[in-house]
Amino acid sequence: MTRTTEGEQAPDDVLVALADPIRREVLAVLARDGGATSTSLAASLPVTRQAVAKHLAVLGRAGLVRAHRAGREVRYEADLRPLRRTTRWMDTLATQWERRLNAIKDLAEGSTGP
Amino acid sequence: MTRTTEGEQAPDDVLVALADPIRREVLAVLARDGGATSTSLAASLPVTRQAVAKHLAVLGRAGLVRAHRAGREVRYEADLRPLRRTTRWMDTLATQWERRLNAIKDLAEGSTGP
DNA sequence: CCCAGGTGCAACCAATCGGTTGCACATGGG
DNA sequence: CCCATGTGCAACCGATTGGTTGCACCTGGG
Repeated sequence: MTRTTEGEQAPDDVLVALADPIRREVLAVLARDGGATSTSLAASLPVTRQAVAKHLAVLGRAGLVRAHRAGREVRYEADLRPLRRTTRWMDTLATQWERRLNAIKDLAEGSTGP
Repeated sequence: MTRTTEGEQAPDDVLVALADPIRREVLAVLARDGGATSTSLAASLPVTRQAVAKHLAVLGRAGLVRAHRAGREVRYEADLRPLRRTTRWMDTLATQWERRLNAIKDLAEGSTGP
């Protein structure tokens, strides 16, 4: 069945993925080097390979990372489209909310009168 | 002095705050109504007032919400500036990373030759 | 005044998270 | 071939999170 047809898709997974500094660092490395394996990532991060693997799973669920086998390695690379989608979604929301707040403020000023 | 590295700080608290759907809903209500109390928020949310209070604390740590007493009530209102800051930060990052990835891809194409 | 409505704090609980260790399994290059 | 290297899975652990209940404490309006 089709979920989240409520008009706004939940960028929930992306926000959750970005809420962790290690995950952001992983993304940064993947973007910097154009890809990496869980082992090589663990070498440049203060955690074990298994921890990195879990973070990659979270990033994968958010669609921010894709994996493909290369020989006996598994190479991960960043996919920034969900990130762009999320920034657009947040920006739209911020604009709507700001508009709403300004409208309320204007109303308040009008009702008290000069 | 003016630091050029100011744009580099990670808006960790904002991302953590936004990673929870209830917290986003709280922000939405505050923006829609221009403010609310923890009690009134709890009335329109599927959690208790105390849970709302904790969420408001998280939002407060992120600077997304400000509180001020009004009589015996405590009214909370949204401050969207940290949100705007975060979207700009994310967008800048996305651009940098995309540029980097494109550069790498171009290099790869160049090396294989047309 | 005095009590109802609103807040604040603390204890407690289950679930999740981030991390680790340990081990089994695959695989490809010397 | 065969072993070093890389990956996958599972159990376990402490800390954090999101939520609750319970109670004490203000405060202002009838």
